[in-house]
Amino acid sequence: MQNRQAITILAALAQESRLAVYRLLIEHAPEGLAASAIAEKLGLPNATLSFHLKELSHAGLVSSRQSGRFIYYAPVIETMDELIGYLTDHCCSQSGGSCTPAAASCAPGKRKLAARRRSSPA
Amino acid sequence: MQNRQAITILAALAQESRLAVYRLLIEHAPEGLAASAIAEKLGLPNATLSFHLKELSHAGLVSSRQSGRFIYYAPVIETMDELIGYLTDHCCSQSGGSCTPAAASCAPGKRKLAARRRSSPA
DNA sequence: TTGACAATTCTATAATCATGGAAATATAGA
DNA sequence: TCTATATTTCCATGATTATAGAATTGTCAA
Repeated sequence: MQNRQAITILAALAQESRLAVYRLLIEHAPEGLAASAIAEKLGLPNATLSFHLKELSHAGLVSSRQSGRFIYYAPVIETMDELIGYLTDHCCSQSGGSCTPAAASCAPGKRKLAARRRSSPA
Repeated sequence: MQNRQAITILAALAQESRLAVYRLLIEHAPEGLAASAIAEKLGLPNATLSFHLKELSHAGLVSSRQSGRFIYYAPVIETMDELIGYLTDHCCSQSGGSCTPAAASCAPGKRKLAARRRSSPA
């Protein structure tokens, strides 16, 4: 994953309403929720929600599909997984490679390998 | 980890200069780097760097210690680890619990356990 | 068609964030 | 002390982001 993409994803999540939307969608994965249902559950005006959904879509964190008059939004797990991979690859000392015990449970070695496999070579 | 704290950390990382600072410090963990060295390596004006370092400090992503006339900044790995824990706890469907194979290498079960142990009960 | 509903886009406004020069503060050495 | 250097704070400016009402677009059912 590129730096710029990571920043886009981080920025998309770094906002109260958007994080709430994303977490709500995770609770309703994989079908997702209609925009109106999200707006009601979170008490957000339609225009405001639409703005945030666009941000999340742009970051690749959610996908949408039309069903009748409704548009369903669902989380894109792969994007979150890639973000976690990016962060994991940078959460440990590059030289020493010593992680905290908690971080160690994240299998940094395998993670790095998986991340490399996923990212296209520059 | 609380929502608000996660947002603070995500926002701290969701900025080009700050992410560059953090990644640079990770490369120089655990000793860290003096502010002047960071400024030089990244080509940032002192005032700008100071602003971003304050943001990173406030988010708990970096710590500082004085040594002579220099102030050394170092990454706080635990904070990144907690962020990854928070994200991991929300990257999988709560109901189905099915992750992508790539995410599975992140040992979600152990992660969730570790995160619960770390976070104080509401 | 028409009407009802879902969702987005338009638009203006307010709020927050980033930038960097200049001044202030802190530390160390002579 | 005085001077040089390291870093931060102050401040003004510009840029980006968030908010939400109103208008618009899109979908369906009768």
